[in-house]
Amino acid sequence: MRQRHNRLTVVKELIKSNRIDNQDTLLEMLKTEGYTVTQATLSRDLKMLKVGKISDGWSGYYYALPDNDLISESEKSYIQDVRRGILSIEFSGNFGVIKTRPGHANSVGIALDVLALPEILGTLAGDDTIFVILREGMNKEDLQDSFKTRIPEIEE
Amino acid sequence: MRQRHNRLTVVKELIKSNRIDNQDTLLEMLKTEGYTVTQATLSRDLKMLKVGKISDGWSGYYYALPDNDLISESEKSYIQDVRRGILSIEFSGNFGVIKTRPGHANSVGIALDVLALPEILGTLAGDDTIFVILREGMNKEDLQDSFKTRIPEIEE
DNA sequence: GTATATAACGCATAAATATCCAATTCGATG
DNA sequence: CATCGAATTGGATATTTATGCGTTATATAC
Repeated sequence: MRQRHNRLTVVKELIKSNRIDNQDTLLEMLKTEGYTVTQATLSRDLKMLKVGKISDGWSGYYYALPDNDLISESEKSYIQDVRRGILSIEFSGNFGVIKTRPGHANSVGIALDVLALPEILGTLAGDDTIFVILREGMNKEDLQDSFKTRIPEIEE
Repeated sequence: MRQRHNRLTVVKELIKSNRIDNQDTLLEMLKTEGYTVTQATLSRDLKMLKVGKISDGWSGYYYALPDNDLISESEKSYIQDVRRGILSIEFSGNFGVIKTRPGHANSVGIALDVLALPEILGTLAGDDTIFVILREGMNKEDLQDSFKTRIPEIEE
């Protein structure tokens, strides 16, 4: 019986990456993913996930996750950018220098901007190097803490 | 008969300033505003306004205007660009040629790109002429329909 | 183990929404 | 003025979504 939680995750994923406009088609997709339930259950799932149905701008409507969910999802992708690109961070005073894999400085820089870490005043990205200017009153340790919580699984 | 436009404005206003979660209550409110229509008509109105139904975060769902109703202000200015510049459209197969007032092709082309009509695959603007490539499966009539709804008060 | 509570679910059905079709009106054109 | 076409609407109905209720599995307490 206890398959609800997993199913919810799958439903969320399906909604995020497909244009779905009714529960029956979603039901089908769920079936191919191995979850066979009824429309009644799915209706309850959607309510639980706070899924909305919004206009595509011209012809019809489709399901969409609430804004908060989307933001945190896109945030995940930025975190991935950081993980993928970053090589090291070193500090000098209230400046930091991040080394990245060649060509990755830009995507990492953008990701850091988007994540809006409170310790960072601004960034300047070249090709494989990013300048980080710390905000007044912040230091190396503050930023490293922030990194550890916001971008797990990175060692410096 | 011609009360649609006014009614749409009222519907929009009602949705913006109330928490409404089904068409029947909206129907009631409309009646007190002096518009007596059926649910069928209201359903069409909502689709036309691109109204969505989204979660309130806990218990239920309510109607909401699309986000880009905010953007629609800037959109209005693009629509103005089109109105100001366009002279004629003619088609040949799945290509269209738009003639504009001299020097206006660019602003009209940009506007068309921003408006993102689903029928248009791409545009190429000169000085007073724009090439329009229709998307596969779309035709002259589709685009003209879209024009009529998105950019009212233009005759071809 | 047995009784009791609860969560998760399906079935049937209610409620809500969308659409097909025909009727009416308004405008343009001959 | 007659006619044609497009727009708008209502009535009936189809489609889509939500929910009341009973059932079963799982957990908790005795």
